[in-house]
Amino acid sequence: MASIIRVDQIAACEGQEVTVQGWVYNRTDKGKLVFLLVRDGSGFVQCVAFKGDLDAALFDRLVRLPQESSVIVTGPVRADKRAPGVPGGYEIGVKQIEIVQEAADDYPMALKEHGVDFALDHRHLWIRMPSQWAILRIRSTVIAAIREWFDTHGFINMDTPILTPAACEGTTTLFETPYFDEGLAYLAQSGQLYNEADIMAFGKVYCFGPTFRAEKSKTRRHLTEFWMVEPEIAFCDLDQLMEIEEQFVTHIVKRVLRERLPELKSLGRDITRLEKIEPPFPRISYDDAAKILQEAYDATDDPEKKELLKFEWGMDFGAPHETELTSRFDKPLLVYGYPTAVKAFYMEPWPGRPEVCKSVDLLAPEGYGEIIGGSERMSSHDLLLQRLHEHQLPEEAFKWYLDLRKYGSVPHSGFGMGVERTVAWLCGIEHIREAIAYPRTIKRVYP
RNA sequence: UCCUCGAUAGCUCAAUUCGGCAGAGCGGGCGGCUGUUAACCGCUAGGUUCCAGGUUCGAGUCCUGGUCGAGGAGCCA
Repeated sequence: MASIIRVDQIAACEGQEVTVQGWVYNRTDKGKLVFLLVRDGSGFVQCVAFKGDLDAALFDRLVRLPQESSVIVTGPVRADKRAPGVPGGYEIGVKQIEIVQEAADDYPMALKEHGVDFALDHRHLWIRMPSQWAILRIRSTVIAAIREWFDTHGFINMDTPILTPAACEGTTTLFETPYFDEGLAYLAQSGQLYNEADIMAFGKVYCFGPTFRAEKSKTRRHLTEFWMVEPEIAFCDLDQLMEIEEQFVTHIVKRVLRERLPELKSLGRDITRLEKIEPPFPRISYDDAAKILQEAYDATDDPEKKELLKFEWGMDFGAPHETELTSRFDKPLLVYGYPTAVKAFYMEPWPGRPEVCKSVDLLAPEGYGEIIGGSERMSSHDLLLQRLHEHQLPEEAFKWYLDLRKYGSVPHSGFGMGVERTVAWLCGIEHIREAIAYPRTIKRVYP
């Protein structure tokens, strides 16, 4: 009796007779030979059936077996350089094959290029294709690495609520839902404010879950539902926060390189770009970033580029600005000290410069832009109250938040990292909708 | 909300600057081949050219209005 194996273990099974359970990804028939590329979730392996080895009727069924038919294949594993697959280089000679189900012959995802809309309409099938399969396996490792780093650095995982009473940051649009007799509840856009309460109980915490933004953003960097990890640390200032960010991001990159190299390569990712990610990351102030952008503006003669790079102190960076800044470095770039006016109400002012706050964004290389936004939080009760008023936020709703500054307030900091943007950067893909299994965008809630 | 671009076979796309017979590849069906790499070769079926008007002898192509989509701005991770 051959033992059932997973394709990712196939190298260890050379010479043995094994059984693989999976789906026919591709079929090539060549007279008396049929090549079945079978995927089993862990990899792709070529299975070779020879007419002389099998019952004539069965061989005849294999010749016309539709793509995605489910099969159980048994036979010896041979090393063969010609064999395609992931990991590849090994094939199974078919001695026995059970056709669990012969798929319908109208499988929509033919092995070819597909348009975005069609592919997304068939996302439930698209994830079977090697590129999407690789991306989602990398995503899983990114998530594991995130949890691993926090769990081994003294952080407590705190799940913050998804149904919330009001805007956490008061600015962006929220999804709303009726909530019994309490009026409206809103889907969370951040767990940060709760985390600020949590650290006063646990010191270091992180929350990790889905986040919802009802903004009508239509770009390759936006989803309406995305996953965000948000650590928060008591007794931590902006400098310490930046150190944590670079250690944390480096850990994720290293683990993905260690465990998902075949997937990265199958995506055509330039691995050398990721191998350069090591602390320390370059750090520049917003003031210096503004100067760099001014120089870049002056240096170009291209009117189109000039228009894109147009910038003056006080503005937030747009995508072209982020690309210009990060193009000067091999590593993620930390930009700190943004104007208070473009950031959230809760950020600690820069000492002696109230127009600037102790915020930091981490911009990924290669034009991927902001993947982390963080700051040192305001610790003064009275200043926070003043800010709430300035932003016209209802004091009553933030009473509990103000309490945190009454009973043992300490300097503290935290950040939020977008999982899909991080995955998109690591995978080198164009659009973050491929970095989540079932993307939600302004125009899509199906499937 | 604004700007730009797009919609032709199940899918990806062609269809002469400047209107003149609706095409190919993939996928499907039938046949061939013992080493294919999205195999290849032969045959075959497959169309409300997004919708509604208009101009014209004639519209996939030009005009008007609409629908749907894309990615950029704003906002953000």
